[in-house]
Amino acid sequence: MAFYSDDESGTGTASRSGQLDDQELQVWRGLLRSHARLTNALSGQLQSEAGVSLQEYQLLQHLFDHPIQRMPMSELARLVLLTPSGITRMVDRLVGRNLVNRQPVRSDARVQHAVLTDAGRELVISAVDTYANSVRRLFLDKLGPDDAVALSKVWNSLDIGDEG
Amino acid sequence: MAFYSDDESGTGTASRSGQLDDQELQVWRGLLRSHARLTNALSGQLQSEAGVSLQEYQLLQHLFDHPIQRMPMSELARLVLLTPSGITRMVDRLVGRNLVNRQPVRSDARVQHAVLTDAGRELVISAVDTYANSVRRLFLDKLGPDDAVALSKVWNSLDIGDEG
DNA sequence: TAAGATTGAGGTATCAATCTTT
DNA sequence: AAAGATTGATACCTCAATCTTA
Repeated sequence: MAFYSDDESGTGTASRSGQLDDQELQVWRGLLRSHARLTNALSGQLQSEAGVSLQEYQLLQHLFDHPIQRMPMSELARLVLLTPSGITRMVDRLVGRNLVNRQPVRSDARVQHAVLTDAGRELVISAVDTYANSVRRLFLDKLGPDDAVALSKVWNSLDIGDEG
Repeated sequence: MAFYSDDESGTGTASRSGQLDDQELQVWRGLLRSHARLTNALSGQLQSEAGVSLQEYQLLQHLFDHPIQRMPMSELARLVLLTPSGITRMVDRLVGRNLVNRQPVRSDARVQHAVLTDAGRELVISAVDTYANSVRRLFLDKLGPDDAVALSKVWNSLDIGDEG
């Protein structure tokens, strides 16, 4: 499908094969550039105000948001977008700083829960406003009225094709 | 500005302060998730079909696209979104694989140009279709008719606030 | 056998310090 | 003094292999 070239339909730079054209590059490289800038800025903010990286903060916040504030390593891996070994090492670091503990699970001895410590909970509580404000100031506040909805739809359609 | 809370205007979960609400999280985490999936998939493609990572490929392509196929290290750093030392090391690796050479610049002895070798040029030529096709298949083809324009606008507004 | 988690080995990035040239 | 590039030290992540339990 999509194998008839409607190059001549009047759009000028239609380009369905070959190198990416200028507009395609803008869309694709813009994603890379914006992601890099946002995560760098945000990680710097969190590092200086709470002493954790963006990904460490996200791990802590996912634990914080969970009803019982604990979660299997494998689920954290999925949420924080790291491999299992990456999570093992991140949790190692957080345990070393007393922000998280490990706890075996009665029902399945293969599983380890990462559990938020009091200090970890306090860190999230004290950093959550910084985090929300930074995400808004650097990103969300710059979106037009319809952009948020449009972006949500885009992320969603990318997710869907992921399995198909 | 934007300091009157129109919380009561009827939107339900308006939320101009405090934690990010569900819609805000969808937009923000969607960016992180989509970026991670796209770059992982693309890097895997390039690695298996051309033996280079996504960022290495981008460095090579930026050189390829340049009129004289050479460029100062500092400019590459800007384009590939790495620090100067990151670029030094990436070029080290590419030199080791004979895809790039270093060349001093007559007009300013502080500057080194990275120059595409014949092998580097051939790599780009042979990988450019894989790259374009993958970016389209994984990303651009999944966008609706207006999404590309909307995304370009979003990236642009994020860029602008960067200096202000 | 498979799932969950960890470990060893290795790759790639950063920061801070340094060297050279401007 | 500042700019461009590099280096040493270090941090963090992944892959493949391993261990334990299901």
